[in-house]
Parts: sequence; structure tokens; C-alpha cells
Amino acid sequence: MTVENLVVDIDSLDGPLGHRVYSVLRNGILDLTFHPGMILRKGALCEQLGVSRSPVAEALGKLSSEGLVDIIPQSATRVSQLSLSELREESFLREAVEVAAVAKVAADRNDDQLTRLSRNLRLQALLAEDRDYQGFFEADVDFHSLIMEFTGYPKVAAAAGQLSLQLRRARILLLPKEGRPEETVQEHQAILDAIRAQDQQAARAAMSAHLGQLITRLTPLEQQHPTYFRPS
Amino acid sequence: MTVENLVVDIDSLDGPLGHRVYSVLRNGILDLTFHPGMILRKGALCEQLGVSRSPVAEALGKLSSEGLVDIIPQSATRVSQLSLSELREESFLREAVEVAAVAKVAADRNDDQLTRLSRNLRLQALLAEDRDYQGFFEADVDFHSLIMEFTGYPKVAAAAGQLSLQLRRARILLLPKEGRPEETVQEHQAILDAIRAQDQQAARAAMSAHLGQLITRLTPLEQQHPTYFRPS
DNA sequence: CTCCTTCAACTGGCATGTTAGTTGACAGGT
DNA sequence: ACCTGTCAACTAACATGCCAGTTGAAGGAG
Repeated sequence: MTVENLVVDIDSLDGPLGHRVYSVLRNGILDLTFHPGMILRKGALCEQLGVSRSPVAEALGKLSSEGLVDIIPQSATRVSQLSLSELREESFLREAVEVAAVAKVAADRNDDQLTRLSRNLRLQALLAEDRDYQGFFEADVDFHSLIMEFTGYPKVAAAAGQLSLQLRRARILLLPKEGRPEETVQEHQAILDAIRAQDQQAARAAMSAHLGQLITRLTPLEQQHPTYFRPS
Repeated sequence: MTVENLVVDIDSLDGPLGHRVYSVLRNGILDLTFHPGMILRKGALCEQLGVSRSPVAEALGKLSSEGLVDIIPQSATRVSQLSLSELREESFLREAVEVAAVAKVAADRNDDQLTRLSRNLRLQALLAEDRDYQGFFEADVDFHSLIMEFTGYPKVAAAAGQLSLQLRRARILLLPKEGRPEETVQEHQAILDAIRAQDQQAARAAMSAHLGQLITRLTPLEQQHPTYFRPS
């Protein structure tokens, strides 16, 4: 395992050094370049990133408070492992926030918002047809972000993302065999229809049903990637 | 302004020094000992707490990522100010989570949980009668914490607290003139009744109505404490 | 009197030396 | 062969020195 590729990134960003290190590590953890359970050696990170221990320590501290790394006092720092119970909690929280968001958007939506959602949905259909799973994944994320953005509460999307960091890592694991983009598009379509009809109840129900799919598909992962999960 | 009183606290806690400093500062900010907008001088904090700059910097970094302090690079660190728009966002998020929680609890509740909620509610009635606003405030917080605890998701209560840190500070401002504990008790009673009846819709509605009260009572604060609010 | 320039003092950010605690392996005894 | 006590190497945590950017006040020009 090497992180030589990250050395390039480090000075292509701006802002305080500590924050750049934080971003690099965070991205690496979220896209599983640093896999769950991996031990992070401060000394090695300093050397490979070409910075001193202060910004690295600061970055690891923030990641720890986000739950992305576990710091064992005086001993070691490791990328936090996944756990089904934690994924279920995050799923619950994410559903709570997104259901509330879609209800508000259904009540307040304007034509421009409908247009942007509709455009994103057509893009999803195209990507699904082309079997471009990576692109589809991003369009999917965008769809949900758009809805939260349309609440008029700028921090809501960020908060929802913060609440479901583990979920985001777990989703990467089932990316290759996505396999059900068509169903996803239909579920998204149902959500958009409810928003267009300004039917709050239907919007809640559609979003809830859609998000409920994820946790069932996540359950088998614990067997498929046992080393990525916290021993229970 | 002095923080001499905190010097006693610092070694009465345990764990890493950085985390102790973090706790002390966090508590001070949340109970408005450090009022919104106040400038925090790293050097002064180090001297008064009797520690070096490393743990203080670490603590301020975490507080910054929580939004409790604003760090102006190369210049100053200040306790973050309140803003009505931010309070509205947090109110929205808090309502989303607590409404989802109460619906789940209404579905799953057992007798022991009903007993504990009922006991807390009787305590609230007593404290309201005695005009013990401080005690009532704590019982109120406990009531909501109990519901979130009963979801079976241990992190939900913590997440909800994390999402509404500004809200928590703002509530302190209207503590002295609480004035409506009786209405609050009745709203709590309605929530408990819905939980007992396992009526999810009623539970959602009761919780939503209850939490909706807060933001209207918060609105006048911007005039009453202009220095605590971000200039808009 | 007002505005601009300059400079000194202060701040946060970073690097690095030092300390204390944990861990795992090795050696010695059972 | 196995258990146990000891020790060496490693880690995170802390202290401190240094630097660069910001700010605000003082002084000079208009």
C-alpha cells in the first residue's frame, strides 16, 4: 500500500495545510483507498505527504470526531470499520432528514426546480441504459442533493452527508454489481411525480420506500467483506 | 472576563488533555459563559488553563468543525454568533429527526418505556407548579432524550444534539422568562398519549406541533440580544 | 481635518524536540 | 511445550520555538 499518488494532490489544493491533509485523507477513506481497518501510521503519512506531524495530527483529530478513524490512545490510529448496526442508524437518520426535505420541497417547489430534477432524471435514464454505473451513481447522489438544496436550507445537504458517512463507504462496495439502476430510476420518478403533484404524503412515502431499499442490499456485505466490518 | 473557575475543572476530568480542554470550552460556550462573538485568545486560554498550546489548538479545531467557534486564519478565533436562518435550519433538522424517532417509538414501545416517560412527565408537572424553570428545562430535555433513546439507536440522541448546538445556546437565552411550562407539559402529554395509543400519525403531528413552538419564541431574540447575533 | 501609508505587535499555522504509555516479542522459568 | 515476566521499539500526546499573515494605531501627506 502506497499513497504516492496523493503527494501530487497535496499542493494542488489551497487553504491551510492541515485542511488539505484532512481533505486528502477523508477522500481516501471515503473511496476506500484506505480500506476499513487499515492502520494509519502518522510517521509514514508525514513522509509521504511531505508535511510535518502537526497538520497530520490535526487532520486525524477531525476525522476521529467524524467517526472515520479510531484513535487508540498512545497506540495506533486505524481507519474505522463498518458495522451493520451503525449503518442501520445512519440509514434511519438519513431517511428522517431526506423524507422531511422532500415533503418541504413538494410543498414549496417551483417550475425551475422541477425542470432541474427532470433533467437529472433523464440523465439517469441515459446512464442506466449505457450501463455506466459510476456515472449513474454520481447522478443518483446529485438527485438527492438537489432535493435537499431545494429546501432553501443550505446546511441540510451537508448535515445529511455528515450523518451518513459510513453509509457512503458501504455503498461503494456494492457499486460494481449495481444491477438495478432501472428500478432506481423508477423510484426517483415516483418521487419527482409526487413533488410535481405537490403531494406531501406521496413524496414522503416514495422517498421512504426508495431509501429503505438500500439497507437490505447492504446486509449481505458483512459476509462478503468480513475484514471491513467490526467484529460483532 | 475570567475563566479562573475553569482551572479547577481541568484536572478533575480524565482522558487526554486535549479532550478535557475541549469539554471545558464546549461547556463554557454552550452555557454562554463564553458569550457569542467573544474573542478567544489562545495564549490567554493556555495560561489560565495551565496547559500548552497544542491541546488548546486541537480543542479549538474540533469546536470549529462543529460550528461553535469561527477561526479567522492568521487573525483571531471567536465564539460563533447566532443567526436566525441557522436556527431555522437546525430547527428543521431537529424536527425531522425527532418526528421520525417518535414515530418509531410509537410503533415499538413497551410498558417499561411508557412508565419511564410517564414518570418524567409527572416530574415536569411538579417542577412547573413550583416554578423551578431550571429543573423544568432539564426534565424537558430528558423527555426528548428518552424518546430518542427508545428508538434503539444509541447514536440518534447524540446526532440530534450535534445537529442543534446553536439551538441549544439560543434556548438558554429565553430560560429566565420561560413562562409557558404548563402548555409544554400538555404538549408532552399529547405526545405520550399518541405513543401509548401506538398512533404514529398522531405522534408525528404532536411532536411537530410541539417543536414548531420553539422557533417562533426564538425570533424576538435577535432584537433583544443584538450582539449575540451575526450581523445580517 | 481627512485620508493614506507604514510599521509594530499580535495571532494562528507549522515544524520539531520530548515524554509517557502500549504492544509484541523474546527469554527464562515451570 | 507453555505460561509469564521483562524489555525494547513504536506510537500518540504534549511542549515549545519559529514564521507568515493580519490588524490597528500612529504619523505624515494632502
